[in-house]
Amino acid sequence: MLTKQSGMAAMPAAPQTAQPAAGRDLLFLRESELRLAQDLLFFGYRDFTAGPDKLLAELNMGRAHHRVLHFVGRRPGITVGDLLTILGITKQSLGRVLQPMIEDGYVTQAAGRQDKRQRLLSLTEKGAALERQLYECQRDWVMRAYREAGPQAVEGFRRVMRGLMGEQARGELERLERAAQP
Amino acid sequence: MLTKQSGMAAMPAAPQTAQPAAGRDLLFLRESELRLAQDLLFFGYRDFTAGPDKLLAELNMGRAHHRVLHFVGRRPGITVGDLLTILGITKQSLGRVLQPMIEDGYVTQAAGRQDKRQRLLSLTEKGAALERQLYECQRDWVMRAYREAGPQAVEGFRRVMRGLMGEQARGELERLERAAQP
DNA sequence: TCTGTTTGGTCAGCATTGTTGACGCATCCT
DNA sequence: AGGATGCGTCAACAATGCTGACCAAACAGA
Repeated sequence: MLTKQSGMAAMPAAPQTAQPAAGRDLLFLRESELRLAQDLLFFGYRDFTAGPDKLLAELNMGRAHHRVLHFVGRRPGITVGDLLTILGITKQSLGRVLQPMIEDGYVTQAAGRQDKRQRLLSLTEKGAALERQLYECQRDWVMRAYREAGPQAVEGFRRVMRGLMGEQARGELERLERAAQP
Repeated sequence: MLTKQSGMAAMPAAPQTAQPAAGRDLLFLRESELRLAQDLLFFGYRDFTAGPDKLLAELNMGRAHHRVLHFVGRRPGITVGDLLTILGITKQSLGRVLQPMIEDGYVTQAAGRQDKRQRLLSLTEKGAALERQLYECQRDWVMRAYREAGPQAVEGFRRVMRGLMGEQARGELERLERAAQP
């Protein structure tokens, strides 16, 4: 049933080996490996964010709030512009989640010292406490995966994830890591 | 700043060394490693989906449509119920993207043979062609990351991603892999 | 066969989070 | 002094989740 291979007609760059069977097997393995990557990223990312999502829902917040808490916590004193660049969203989208977080006392603003137009963002104690709670939730989840997989696998995971990032994101990540280890 | 170690109390299996400084350093590494995991997953997943998102936008479709194309392609003849379980959304949410896709000729329905209530979903040629285009986009991206990282890292990546999945998702993944290799 | 359950579709309304476009204000820089 | 920059905000819209309610067709067991 449903064995029509119509999609295969568009198969790209199939190596024209003398042994068609071997070529097909190779391609099949390749394809199934990459299909697996799609599945893993979908399920893995979904379940990675599930814990925080549940906690946040009780506070009438969403994943966007978590991202703000995370990246402001990661780079205290970050400017609004830099946060926008990291998140890759518009200032209107950010404003909608950031303003309530400031009003509710999770985030504070401070005018920049050299450039007074800038609003330097930091977490309040309340914000830091919530962020830590969310962090611990994901930490436990990731630790479980890390322990199950072993240190070598963790290193491989990091290498691949770095590769999945675009050029711009690699720059952001570098800056984050520098900021986190002063 | 933010050096309060409240969360550290719950840190699992922290080696109790006689030198607290060494312990703290170890813990600090642990935390920065896990912070890194959060960053990697955010940036990596975002950029992993960026290519398809751009293609889909031109067809007035979104990521939800891609998921349907992907999982129906992965398990041709899947029931609506099974698709709902895999996606983890409500039938109303699915219906909103699925019905237009049927009307536009990307997906076909067929009544189940044993159980005529079931609507077995498959991709049309048009749907398979689009799915393949999206697949190739992500394939190229993932291949780049895989090549840069090396085969050993890829194995580690897979192990960790599997660990990041919940029990239910692992079951779904198994079923998908079985269906893909008959 | 009658009845209750299951599978799937649909309507209505709502929340979150993203988008454009258009302004306005304070501040910086030339 | 005047243009560029950083930030905030109003309005409208789109995609994708959610709940609740209700209906029809088909199955399954008494």
